[in-house]
Amino acid sequence: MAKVSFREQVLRVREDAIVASVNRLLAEKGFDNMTVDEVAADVGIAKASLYKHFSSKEELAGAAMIRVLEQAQALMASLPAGAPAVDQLKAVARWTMQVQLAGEMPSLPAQNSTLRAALMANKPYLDRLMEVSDQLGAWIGAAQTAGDLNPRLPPEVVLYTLFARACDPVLSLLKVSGQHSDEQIIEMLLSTCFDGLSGQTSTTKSPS
Amino acid sequence: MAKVSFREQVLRVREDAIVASVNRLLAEKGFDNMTVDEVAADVGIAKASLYKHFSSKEELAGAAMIRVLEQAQALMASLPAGAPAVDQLKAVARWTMQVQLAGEMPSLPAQNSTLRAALMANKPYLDRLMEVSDQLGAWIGAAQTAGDLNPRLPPEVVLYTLFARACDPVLSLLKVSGQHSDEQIIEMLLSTCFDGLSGQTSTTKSPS
DNA sequence: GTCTATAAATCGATAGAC
DNA sequence: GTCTATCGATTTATAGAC
Repeated sequence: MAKVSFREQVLRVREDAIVASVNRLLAEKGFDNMTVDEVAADVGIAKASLYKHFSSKEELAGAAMIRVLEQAQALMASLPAGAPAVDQLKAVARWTMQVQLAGEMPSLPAQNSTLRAALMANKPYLDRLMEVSDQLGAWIGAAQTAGDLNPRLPPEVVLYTLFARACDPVLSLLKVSGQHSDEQIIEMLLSTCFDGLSGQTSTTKSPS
Repeated sequence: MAKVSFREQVLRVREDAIVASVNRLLAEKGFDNMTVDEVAADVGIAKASLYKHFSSKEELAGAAMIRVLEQAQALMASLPAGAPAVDQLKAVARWTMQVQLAGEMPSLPAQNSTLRAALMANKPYLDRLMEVSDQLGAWIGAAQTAGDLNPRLPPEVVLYTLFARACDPVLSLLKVSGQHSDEQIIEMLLSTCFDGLSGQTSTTKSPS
């Protein structure tokens, strides 16, 4: 029998609530404009109590990133194993856009150096990031071999592009314009991502 | 004879130096992590003197955005008028990527509400933004009519996508990886932007 | 572990002399 | 207009009682 006591489970539930709040606030305001006071108020505890669970604001962001990476891993594991690799990649891209439209994709500024340093020293985060990258990398290679992805593109470029589409500002711009449904937005951006603005090849329709 | 005195010209040169510093610092650290103290130190004047020229940090950012929009207008005006519209769009996209790789593309977080409010009240900025959007919109429509851009995409989506590629994090990710030259990075991202990750249509090579 | 209260540092913006 | 000096507000993080 495991040593997971009742008290530890309560602790775990509370920390999950904290990370969920951080995740939502990061998506809404970004790392720089999110304050620890807001997080504490949103969870409903005192700020000093928050710091008993997480030792810094950067660690809060790291925990939120670990959360989404684990959700991504769960999604990837749930995909049908036999499908073409390019379809797996599209499914992941679609999921990241859904998360973003739902206001649950944490956005971390690439320019904040203290945050970057903290994340690069966060081993649990780096481990998840590596695992997700490896799985995506395998699919990218397979899709290029199958001729479904441009084989002249370095896999690195494809990987970075997919990550970048998970926080593409185009999504929120189109959402606030209010002229398209969430599903329409996602399908259009999937089309521009895989088939480009020129769009000679179609993912959903045959040329007829 | 104009009333532009020597003193006004000195003032203008100094403000140009301020905006150039702001532009570089915005590209390097982003709006939230750029401090007015840094700007003053970079220009070599006291912070109080800076505030005699620009009344707030948001106005500094607006001036930097006006600067790049005017540079974009100058580039667009210099393009050969007879070329296909899609080539004009690619030329603009290429230029924005060059600016970004040169570390001179200011990056403004979309989530900072006070900054957004200030920009939306900044008429000179909005005017330039509208002019640039109109010129790009005309080219987008022409390229769609010519069959060089996917006609099923709303022009709005194409416009937003082009703006977003001007601050695409993929560029800096690839640059720090150090495996490709600036020219290679730009050509690859132009390819993924217009032809997609699938890349069945080629902009630079015939299928052969 | 949770709280109140506060330390310590940063930053945008201004006062006032020259 | 430029400077030095400082205000006032915000924010990360901690001290110490319970």
